[in-house]
Amino acid sequence: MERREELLRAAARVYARHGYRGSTTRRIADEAGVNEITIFRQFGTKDTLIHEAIASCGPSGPTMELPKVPVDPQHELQQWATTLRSHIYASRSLTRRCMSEREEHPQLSASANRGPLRAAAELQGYIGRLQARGFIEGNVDAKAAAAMLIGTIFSDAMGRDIMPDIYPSTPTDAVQQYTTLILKALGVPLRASGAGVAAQASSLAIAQPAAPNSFT
Amino acid sequence: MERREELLRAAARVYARHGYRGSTTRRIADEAGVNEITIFRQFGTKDTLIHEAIASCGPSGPTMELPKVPVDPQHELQQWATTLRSHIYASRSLTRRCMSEREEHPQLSASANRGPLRAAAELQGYIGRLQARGFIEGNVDAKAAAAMLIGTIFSDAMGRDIMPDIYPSTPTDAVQQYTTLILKALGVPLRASGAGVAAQASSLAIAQPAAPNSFT
DNA sequence: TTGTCGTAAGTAAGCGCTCACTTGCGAAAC
DNA sequence: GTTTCGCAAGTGAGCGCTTACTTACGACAA
Repeated sequence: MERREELLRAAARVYARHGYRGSTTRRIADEAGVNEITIFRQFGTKDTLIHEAIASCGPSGPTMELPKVPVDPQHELQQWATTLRSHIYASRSLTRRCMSEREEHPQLSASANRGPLRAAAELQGYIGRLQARGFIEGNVDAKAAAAMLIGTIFSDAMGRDIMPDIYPSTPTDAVQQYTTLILKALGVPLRASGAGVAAQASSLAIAQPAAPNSFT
Repeated sequence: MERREELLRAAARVYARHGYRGSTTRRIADEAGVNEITIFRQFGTKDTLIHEAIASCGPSGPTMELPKVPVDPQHELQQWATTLRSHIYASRSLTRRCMSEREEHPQLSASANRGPLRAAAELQGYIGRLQARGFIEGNVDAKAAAAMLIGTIFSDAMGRDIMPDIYPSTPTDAVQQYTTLILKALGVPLRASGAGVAAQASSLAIAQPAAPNSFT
């Protein structure tokens, strides 16, 4: 059973680097430190190995939740957006592969999409709650705003190592500015912007436990 | 000379669909309606054919420019963003491929990045001009705001056919909402939002010629 | 007008290599 | 003694690329 796990992880790594056609059974076996024939005894086919690998080792992401009752939108959004970005960033190679090979292997991209899909739904709901609780004056399109923040974070995580010049200097800084901008766009009142983040976080650490900052 | 052009275009199409390894010389020749050996007589190598194909048929994009002197930010930005989105969308398959195969073929992605890079620089400059001309009160980070709008448009163009549920119903509608949101975030005063776009466009059509709406 | 070139293209066969996958056999561990 | 694994060898297919030969066409001198 141990070899099976090792093969799945190795297959996911090799697939992310070399794509479906480039993921030769020999390369996967070498990556796993296993004889090539073990692949066929365990999985029968290269195809089933790779599909199982993406389904199990793909971007799972522990369900990130925004609070049911918003208290400090800026702080809550920033924590959530930070972990979302780090999740997307951690599996950026795999996601890029799945997106580019969607026409040839649709099932693979379906596994990789669940993360952003859930995130978009979650954020959309949160913005709706902001509106219901009076944080937002006037009417806004929650879907467009959610698509905007998710799209920005997605683009940052996917494109920063390819085009570093167009993004703010550090990811942490970037996420903070993105969340601030989207809240301004929504008309949510903000604290004094010069204060930085530490002060806000400390004042609300009790009311809302901070999400784990799992950069990898 | 005609076959050479045909081969370049066919190679770009095949590469976008099947990637480098999947772009066999036989497939490219079939796609171009040409004998396989013509590839080697014209280009010598599969590698040079594909590199020339991406360099020449890649997302070139006629330089989209934002006005040097901003007059109607909402209208100008929306026109610009619409053509930007349609350009990115038109070559989304190729761009996805180049991004996912950047580690194995760095030169290919370099060709595909020029578009977004230029767009980001252009937008950043425009936001700076908005600030200099007094459209924006207070200090804003032009780079973060530019990254946000570009990232949103990029994500919309790249992800809409994969995850249609998370984006506003139509691309036109989406771009309008994105630009409105970013201008709100920047604190640029807007016209009455219920009025739609046509009225604004007509009032300023003389001062600033409209960008061509080149959906393909 | 005829004959002789050069050039661009097609046809067919094949080379050496890698691919996914198979078979048969022996060693070790439970 | 059954299961799990490694090892060696091999199969048919497809890969990039080459070779040898043929076909069509336009230019140009005799």
